[in-house]
Amino acid sequence: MDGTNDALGDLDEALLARCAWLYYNDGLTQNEIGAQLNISRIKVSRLLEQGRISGLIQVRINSRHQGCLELEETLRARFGLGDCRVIPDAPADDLNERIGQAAAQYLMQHLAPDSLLAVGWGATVTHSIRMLGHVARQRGVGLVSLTGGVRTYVDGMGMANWDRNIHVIPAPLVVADPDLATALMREPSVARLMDMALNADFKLVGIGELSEGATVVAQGYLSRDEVEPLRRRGAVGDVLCRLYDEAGQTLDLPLHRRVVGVDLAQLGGTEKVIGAAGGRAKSKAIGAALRGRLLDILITDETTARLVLEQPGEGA
Amino acid sequence: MDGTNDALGDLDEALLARCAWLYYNDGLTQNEIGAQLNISRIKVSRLLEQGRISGLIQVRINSRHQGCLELEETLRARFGLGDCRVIPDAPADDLNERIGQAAAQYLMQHLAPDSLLAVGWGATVTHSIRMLGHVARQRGVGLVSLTGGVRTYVDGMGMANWDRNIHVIPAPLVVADPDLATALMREPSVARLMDMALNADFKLVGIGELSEGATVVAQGYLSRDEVEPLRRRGAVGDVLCRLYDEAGQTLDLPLHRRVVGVDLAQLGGTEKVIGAAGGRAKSKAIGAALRGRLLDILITDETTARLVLEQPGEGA
DNA sequence: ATTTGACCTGATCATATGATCGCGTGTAGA
DNA sequence: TCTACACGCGATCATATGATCAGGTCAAAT
Repeated sequence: MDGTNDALGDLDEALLARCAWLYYNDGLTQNEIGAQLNISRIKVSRLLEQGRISGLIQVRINSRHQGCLELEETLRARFGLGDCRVIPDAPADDLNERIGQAAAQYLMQHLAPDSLLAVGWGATVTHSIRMLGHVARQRGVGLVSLTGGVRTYVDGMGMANWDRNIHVIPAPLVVADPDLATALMREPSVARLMDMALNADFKLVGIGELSEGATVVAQGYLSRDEVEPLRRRGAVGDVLCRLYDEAGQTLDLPLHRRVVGVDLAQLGGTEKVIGAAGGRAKSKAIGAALRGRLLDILITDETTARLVLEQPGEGA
Repeated sequence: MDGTNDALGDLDEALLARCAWLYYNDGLTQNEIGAQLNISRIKVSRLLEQGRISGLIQVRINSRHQGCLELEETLRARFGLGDCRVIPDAPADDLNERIGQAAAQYLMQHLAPDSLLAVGWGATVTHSIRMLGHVARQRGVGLVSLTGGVRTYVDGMGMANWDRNIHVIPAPLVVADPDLATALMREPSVARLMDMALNADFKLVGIGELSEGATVVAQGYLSRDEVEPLRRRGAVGDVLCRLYDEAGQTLDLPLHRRVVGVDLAQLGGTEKVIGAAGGRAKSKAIGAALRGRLLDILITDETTARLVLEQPGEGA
């Protein structure tokens, strides 16, 4: 994807930590730090940058105004959310990455030591996991997948941190034969993991929209031709590859019988389900997920939040 | 002391939080942020600076190498500490402030929501409290003093954050008449606070050395002439205005009967006692406090840590 | 042994940042 | 009403920082 390669050696990590301390806590310049540690200024600069992108250095804002307070409050009240984060708009950059980062920050502030985090699927979630790596390792936080098909992410991505304590459901996300899916989910090793995931301390999921450019299509779980008929049947979005309508009700589809992973009824029966998503295209899917009470906690951006609130419904 | 005046309005805090997010999380330049929020670049710069000094913006290093790992381990093992933080040396700046900051960071990572923090006395502790203000308010952390004489700090200092939930023992630290001290400590309102303090989730204390330039002298709790005789009796340091010898045993002194506050026997009977102190002059006092098992958790700096470890004893 | 290429390093330069200064405004006191 | 002072603001400039480029090293492949 983007070839960020962390996995810096133990030695470099110590050096980096020291640079970070001197720079951020003591306010020394990079020159001064270089002189003290006998490395060049430029190397200090690079170490710090690496620290920032890898999540080893984390900036935290201790304020209830962290995001956009009024929007957060409104969403919380309107949809009965347990919590909500709305990040301010920024002109540039990848929105998924920014929201992933916000989700990571949220989790960092809420994950207790030795707790367990269940994750779904998608770009936003992947970004979160990457950012969380270091702190998760430090606190002994475990990771478990809510669906199949996560393996590729874990392997491909720079997840060298977080080393052990990862439990991935050993199956694809969607299989061709419904019977195979059923059989897989009955398989004890898979069933046990799904159970673990449902009992995790937090569950982090992305929210997908339903269009011809959507991720479900790009990843090949749905063919381009299938989209339009599904939309006509009322599908507006997906969570964990389960499609739902405007009211957030899961549709009864053949596709769902081929998915390996927890379904939305199971997920909705638990607490601490975090949905992280943003973007104009996704606002309908997010609104529907909220109306269907699929989430306890929403993390999104300013523009999307406004779009969701503009939608009719709920307050009937 | 240094006239930092935070207490920025609610409006500015929202603006600051937004700047901080855009700057640190999204990597925008101050110019871009200014353009987006319709404020001048320089104002963004100033808001961010204010955020940093007030502790509203906090940089966290997610690494076990955060400080100086080997020193931390050695100290922990040698003195049976529950935990230990050793910050790297930096050429400039006020050491008390730096250690106070480290203590604040430690607490930030360990204080649960709605917990209670008991504090002693001294410059280091005061710095910590200031840095902690915002996060404490956010998490509903309460504050209680372990001794009298803290009121002046709380009032004088920029503690406008942390607004309520502060409990200060309403008495001076040292009174002239031993009987008055006894009477005060029997007074229910005082006794209750001392009890609260001893049952707090963490207790943060400074460590003082015993010399003619020491804080106890500068603050007038001990006259300059009294120092030398006390040193001859074996006094090497103080915690909460209680003097102790090289082995960390509290001395039997008239002074102690005039102090209003918990004594070291009571303190040592509890857990989660954090000692924060550093500096060449203090190394003896710190070593003695460790040998006397006065602390569970030590926060100090590299040089001081080495000096403490060079001292004989313990491994006898 | 040679080549190739990935990777790390430091030099140079454009840019971002923060220190210092002087201006205008609001305020308290005469 | 006037003066004096403190405060907030933006302009200017020195400095700190990070982007880009070019050389150097190591390792794998030929």
